[in-house]
Amino acid sequence: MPRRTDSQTTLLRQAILVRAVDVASVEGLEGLTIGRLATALSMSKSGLFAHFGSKQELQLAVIEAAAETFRREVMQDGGALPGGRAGLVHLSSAWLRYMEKGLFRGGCFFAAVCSEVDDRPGPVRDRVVELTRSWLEALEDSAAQARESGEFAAETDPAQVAFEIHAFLQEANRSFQLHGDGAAFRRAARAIRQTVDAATTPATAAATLPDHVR
Amino acid sequence: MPRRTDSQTTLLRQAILVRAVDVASVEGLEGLTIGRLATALSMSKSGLFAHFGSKQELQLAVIEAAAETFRREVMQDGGALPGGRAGLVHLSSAWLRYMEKGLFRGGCFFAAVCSEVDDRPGPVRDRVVELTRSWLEALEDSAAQARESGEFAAETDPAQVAFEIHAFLQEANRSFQLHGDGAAFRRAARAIRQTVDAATTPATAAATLPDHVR
DNA sequence: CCTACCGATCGGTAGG
DNA sequence: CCTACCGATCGGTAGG
Repeated sequence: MPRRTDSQTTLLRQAILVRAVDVASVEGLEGLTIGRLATALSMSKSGLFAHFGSKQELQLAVIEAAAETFRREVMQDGGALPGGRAGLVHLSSAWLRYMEKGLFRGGCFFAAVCSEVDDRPGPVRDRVVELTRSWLEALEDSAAQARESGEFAAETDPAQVAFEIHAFLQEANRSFQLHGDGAAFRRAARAIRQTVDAATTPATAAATLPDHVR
Repeated sequence: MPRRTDSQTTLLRQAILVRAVDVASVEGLEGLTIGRLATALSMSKSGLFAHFGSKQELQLAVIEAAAETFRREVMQDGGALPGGRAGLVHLSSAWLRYMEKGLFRGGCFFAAVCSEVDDRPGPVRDRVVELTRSWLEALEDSAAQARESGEFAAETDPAQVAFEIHAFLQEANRSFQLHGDGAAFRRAARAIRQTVDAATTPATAAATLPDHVR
């Protein structure tokens, strides 16, 4: 019965990765050692190792697992996502809610991983760069769409808006992880609202509710 | 001649720490291994080890060395620092210039270290938290002073201003380290200017030059 | 400051 | 999936 064996293998692999993402959000991708992860899963080192073939493959699999969770929780699988100004507000508040849930003990997985990989060239770094860039582009695309539809002023710089919103989200994560500052999420929401409002044209502002973010 | 021996020891210790801060900004405080650092300095492991007594003492010494550089480069040793609105602008642009200098290969030492230590309770984490908090408080104090002197509007929240400016500085560092985006420093300067301008009272705005940050 | 060493743990392999 | 093992490296120590 090879089919059943396969599905069991897949299930075990998924269970391994759930634990591995959690460990990596705390210990980092280097601190995620095969021995420690095996012990945490009550498996032998080589038994776990056989699922991935190398530490780098394990790291890449962990990154994909974290990205999938991110897409589901924040991007809603790309499903019913609004575009433009509402999309920007939606993505931001989805991210903040996602972080407040505390799915990863170490906070935002990608924040924990970025500073770790930025000096280590290779496929792991490349994948993290790609995923981070696509998240920033999602924010920038929403801002660009808002400008094109006239919600945002013509002189709005979408990349600048994305830079600012991303800065606030990351700062909320940092402040919460390092200082345990729960108010950081509210500060970020307030700052994002200011940035969005500053770009919004008067006509659009008059037509929309003032308190959309959180 | 014990005096000369002492000063030589001090000089060597400083030379070790200069190298150690550089390594730690790239590899992190855990990745800063005694063996690797010894090899980089053409010393024996135990010879280097004798200067610190434990890895944790080495990590704490590295943090103090980085903090001292930060005080010298950004805070100007607390010397001729202006307060209020000008102080805020001065601290921000000093930080951006400091980062563009590229003194640490890994970018901002404290950014690299924060996400590493935030899940590891102990004296190393405590010291990083304390130094990070005092930097944020320097920004917040300047904003509070600006409000008290009437440069900033009465309803300004100094902690919110500090949150936003710190977010922009950190995002510039992140964007530069991960994406090699040199424009990030200009984006941060522009965003900081907006935040400061938004808090500034009309009378103060009319009396000051519009392009202070960078 | 050195050589020489300790036990523990790392990523990875052999063989089943 | 396991036991048993490899060479390399870790933080740290002994003794000089």
